[in-house]
Amino acid sequence: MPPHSGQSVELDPKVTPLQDRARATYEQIIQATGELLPEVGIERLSTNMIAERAGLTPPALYRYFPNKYAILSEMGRRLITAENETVEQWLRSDEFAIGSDLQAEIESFAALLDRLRDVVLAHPGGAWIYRAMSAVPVLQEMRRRASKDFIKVILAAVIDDFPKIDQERVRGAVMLTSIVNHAVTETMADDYPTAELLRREAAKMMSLYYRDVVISRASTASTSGA
Amino acid sequence: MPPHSGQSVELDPKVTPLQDRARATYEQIIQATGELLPEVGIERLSTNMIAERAGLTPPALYRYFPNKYAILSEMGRRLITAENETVEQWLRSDEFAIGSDLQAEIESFAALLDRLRDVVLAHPGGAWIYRAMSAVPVLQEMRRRASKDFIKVILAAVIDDFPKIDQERVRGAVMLTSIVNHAVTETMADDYPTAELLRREAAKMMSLYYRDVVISRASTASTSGA
DNA sequence: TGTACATCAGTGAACGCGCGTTCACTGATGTAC
DNA sequence: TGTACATCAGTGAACGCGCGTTCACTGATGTAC
Repeated sequence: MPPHSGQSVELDPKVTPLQDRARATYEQIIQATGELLPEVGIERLSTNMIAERAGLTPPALYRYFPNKYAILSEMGRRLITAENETVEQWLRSDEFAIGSDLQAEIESFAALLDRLRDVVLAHPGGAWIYRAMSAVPVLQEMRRRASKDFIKVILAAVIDDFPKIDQERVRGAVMLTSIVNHAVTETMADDYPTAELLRREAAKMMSLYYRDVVISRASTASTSGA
Repeated sequence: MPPHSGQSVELDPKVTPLQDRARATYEQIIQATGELLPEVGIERLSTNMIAERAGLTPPALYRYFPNKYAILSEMGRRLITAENETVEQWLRSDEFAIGSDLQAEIESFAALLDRLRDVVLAHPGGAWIYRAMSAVPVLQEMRRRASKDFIKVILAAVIDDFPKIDQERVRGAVMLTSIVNHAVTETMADDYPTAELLRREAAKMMSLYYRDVVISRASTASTSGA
């Protein structure tokens, strides 16, 4: 039975696999879940079905996960971690070019979107993990916490690079960028025909926007002088 | 049982309510579904539960809807229709100010976001209808079709207003704006504390972006000269 | 290196439950004369 | 305006099914001497 709203759902793994065989089983469960998500969606997904696809009997699955939400939670955790690392690397890399000329900035954001899309595609279930995290109450909570924490980190990094910047505005900007990046990456991940067009326009949009954010040091010109 | 991917799920209403009592029942079903969505999520939602909340027995519900997806589909259809009308009205209204000065443009986009948020909040289930449409395979298809059709309409309107514009680019812009509007509206609809900040920044982002799109008539300056 | 034992990993069979759904029905509403 | 009838609206009871989950178990792997 799916979890009730107020009701607490155990998300932590039960037993951590110790032997090689067990670690392989653990990964097979995640792999199977990732394969099934695009095939049947979140709702129809069941522990019985996952076990079958993974070549196991249900009790074997219950050895490692208390329920399907724990599996999705682990998959979400991995995806979020990988994304966060990607963004942090991008911020520190040569590709990061906010503050230089516009074309370089656009390339910079386009590169970030590419990397994020690759990260999503590299994870079993891909964009479906996002959908699960936004549609299942228990997973929502986890995602919000992670997102909040990550925004803090990025915020600190940006303020470090641009010390005179309008901090409250940057907070909004980072939140907004995070939302846009996720929405665009999700669309790119399973909408191939228009992915390229979308990537380019999104990169332009973010570049033009950050030009404005960067010059918004404590009420100068820009959009802030309303 | 949730619908299988390839499997066809009947989404059309069965009997259209004729008498007042029946129309009230129909609306109660939708209202009940809207109340339950934020409480229990999409997965735990069941026809039995909806019927109970609506003060009915299950067979009464089955008189009008073949399954819960038909209910969500109808709710999605209503929300999408209302949103589309909102955007079309905005395009034709005095509030629409793309092409004028930047501050007016920002106000224009902010007003659109406000209206879209109001539309979402006015519908039972609010942002949960989005989540259902993005997480449930059968509903996804419906949403994509609707989105595709709507983008065509908007595209035609924009090209009408700015005949010399780069059409392919506008297509990307309209798609991107649609994605951003939805993502931001969804966040605003259930994330009150930061809603105001987000609204302002999103409006700025879109304004700055559209400045660039509008001047992109067949390879002029702007970002297109890469 | 071989064997005995402890622990880890996975199975077969079974269960109770709520879900989706249908049936033959009773009651409510509208309408013709 | 009243009554008889047709259609519409909703109910009570029941069903089969797959899901989540547990139990006592067999088999696999690792380890101590």
